[in-house]
Amino acid sequence: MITEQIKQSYTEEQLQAAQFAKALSHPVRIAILELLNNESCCLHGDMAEVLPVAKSTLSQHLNELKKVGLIQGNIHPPQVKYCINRKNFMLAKLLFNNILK
Amino acid sequence: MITEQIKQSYTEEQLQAAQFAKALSHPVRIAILELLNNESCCLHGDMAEVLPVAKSTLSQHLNELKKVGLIQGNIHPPQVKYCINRKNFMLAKLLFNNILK
DNA sequence: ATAGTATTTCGTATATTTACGAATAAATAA
DNA sequence: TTATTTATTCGTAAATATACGAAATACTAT
Repeated sequence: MITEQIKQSYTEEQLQAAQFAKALSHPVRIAILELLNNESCCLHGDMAEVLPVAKSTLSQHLNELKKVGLIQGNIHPPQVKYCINRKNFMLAKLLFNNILK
Repeated sequence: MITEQIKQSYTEEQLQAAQFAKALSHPVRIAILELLNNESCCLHGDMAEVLPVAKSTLSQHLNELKKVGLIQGNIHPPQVKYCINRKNFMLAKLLFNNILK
């Protein structure tokens, strides 16, 4: 007789929500999103002057946000202008609101 | 002449939001919150049967959620019943909605 | 007291995250 | 071409997260 439960894996929504949450899980990344949301777009250099991390560290954090699609970078050589990706920004909001309802 | 910018630290809200986000940054913790939200309360043992992690690992994840105040555990020896902490649940929702507006 | 049940803590291994400065790349300006 | 500016990647160190089984805890029932 089989009594063991089949252990569920995770739904796509759970995985996606966790991924977005991970992107928000460091205060500097929250600060980046707030800057971009207020100023609409920002140069890497301008953010580096305000945020309390080294430029190379900032690049890493920007990359985390880019990886999950919350922001995008547009190159204006030699500068890079970052903006929020509204579509995924809204998707993240929706997923969180579904979980925290 | 002083030209260096004073680098800001983080606001309490940014730190708090990042902390909640970190708590949500693993799919099993998302799954736990969904279970508790649907069933109102769950025993550790019942969750351990459904979720794809060992019991000891589940305890660790429950502890992460407890630490940031998203859930609370009530002891009914020898079992432990976990419930959502509505106050902080709503606070997390509010903080995320402020960031993702 | 002893045994049984449910959960947590401990010990530990591995992977990931975070941080920084140095080096590199990529474009423009001199 | 060479220098300048801006941003990213590399190398690396330290901290944190994740996972599991074994052992410990804490209570109940016999």
